Amino acid sequence: MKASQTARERARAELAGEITRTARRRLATEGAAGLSLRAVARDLGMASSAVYRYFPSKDDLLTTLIIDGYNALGQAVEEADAARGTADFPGRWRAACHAVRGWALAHPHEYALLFGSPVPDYRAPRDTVGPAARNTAVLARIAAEAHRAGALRAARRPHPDTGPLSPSPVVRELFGDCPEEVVARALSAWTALYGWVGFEVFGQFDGVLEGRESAFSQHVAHLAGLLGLADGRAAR
Amino acid sequence: MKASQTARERARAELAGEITRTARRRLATEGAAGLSLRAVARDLGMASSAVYRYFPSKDDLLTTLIIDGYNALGQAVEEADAARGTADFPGRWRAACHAVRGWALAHPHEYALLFGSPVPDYRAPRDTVGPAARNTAVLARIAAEAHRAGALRAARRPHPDTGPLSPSPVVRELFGDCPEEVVARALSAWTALYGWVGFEVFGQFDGVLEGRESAFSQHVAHLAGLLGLADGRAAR
DNA sequence: TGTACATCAGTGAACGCGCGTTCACTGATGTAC
DNA sequence: TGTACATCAGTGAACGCGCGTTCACTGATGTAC
Repeated sequence: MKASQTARERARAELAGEITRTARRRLATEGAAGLSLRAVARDLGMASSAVYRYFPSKDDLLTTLIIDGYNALGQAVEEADAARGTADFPGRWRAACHAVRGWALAHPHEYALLFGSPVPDYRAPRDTVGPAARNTAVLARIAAEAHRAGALRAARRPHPDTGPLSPSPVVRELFGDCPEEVVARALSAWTALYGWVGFEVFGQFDGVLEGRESAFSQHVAHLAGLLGLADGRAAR
Repeated sequence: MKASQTARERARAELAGEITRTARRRLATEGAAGLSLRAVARDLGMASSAVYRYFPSKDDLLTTLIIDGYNALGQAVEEADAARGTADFPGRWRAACHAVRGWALAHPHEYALLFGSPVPDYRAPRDTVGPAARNTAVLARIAAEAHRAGALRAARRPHPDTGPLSPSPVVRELFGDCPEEVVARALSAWTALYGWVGFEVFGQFDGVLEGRESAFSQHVAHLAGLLGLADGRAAR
């Protein structure tokens, strides 16, 4: 019968979800290094070999966690962006940046998995690149749309004489007809955003800087200025 | 006899050095996760227990590697800075940034150890903070000296209304009497520099951006602009 | 509705591996008289 | 210079641990007639 088939399938999907959920919880508490199939199975009260009915290897489980992580981050950033008026580019930029930081601080170990030191002997399969691009695409879109709306000063600045950029076709497409200077500055702001967040999550600020929330707001304002987004804060 | 005592001591110091050198080589090839006392002992052709005559635990060996790493990076940045004329602030900034990137790309696993995901269950002892500050101190010094020389536009920009910074006393001392805006912008540029380098070392640019050398130069120019350093490149 | 068979989830034992750390020991190197 | 003793580097076996993965198995669930 069709219904009973789907019943079994549903049970299967549910347990698969339970496994990834348990793995994610372990990841959150122990970090990527403490994540093992045996530990996950133990948490679920099942034999470690049973997990192999659902994931052919540990790397596949890891891939699932990575994809889920990118999607969660991407969704958070997309929602923060969408909550602002389309034409409020400084507000969108601020919201997106704070969404990245907020998600990272709420999920430090997941952030480390996505943006920290590469996991040894792990090669990310193709399936990760789509979700991985989501959060970045939001930032790129804000810059590109601001440019198209004439709200960016960046394009008017002289291009430095360091040679042309070579972004991938995917990146080029994100930015459409934006001049290279806009792409370059967006790239700078992008890395600068994650540089701050990474430092904060990985503890580089410990004993160096307190009051990070407001310091981050200043950072974001600086980056808006770098992009050429007039946001009424750090604009000259 | 005094001479023979020092002979034994010298042999001891030499083997200790051999151990850290071997460990660093393993770190370079296998990464921090592949670093084990047993592997190091194996590489040296000695019993794993013998290593304990030199390092009371694996963490102590790791601490030595971390301190050495910070010192190597710090020295590279200091030398790059010192090679420029004291008053050539844009040149010093550029040199320091490229030194950070160059060292990181030459020692990716060591960079990961210093700036990547924290090693689980490892607590850095006090001895690391001095060496850890060296590379950052150079960047701070460039900004502070440029300010004192009147070569920074940053100080004249209006301060955003996000609340005051709370840098640690060490940081305050590095910047002397610089206004808060200078400190804030230096902080932004600092994190932005390492954000780029981290992305490059950890592979976030793979399939996204080629020609990274010149793209990085543009990034550095953008950051100089953010700092308010007129460098004749990205200045408006 | 009932029976024979196929599918498949989950078990438990095992393989083989590498790890950090301890400990009683053997020799060689250095010290005191 | 020679001897008795102390120091200390290095050994090898062992403890106890956790890991990823495989495999033959037991039952339960679903399927075909």
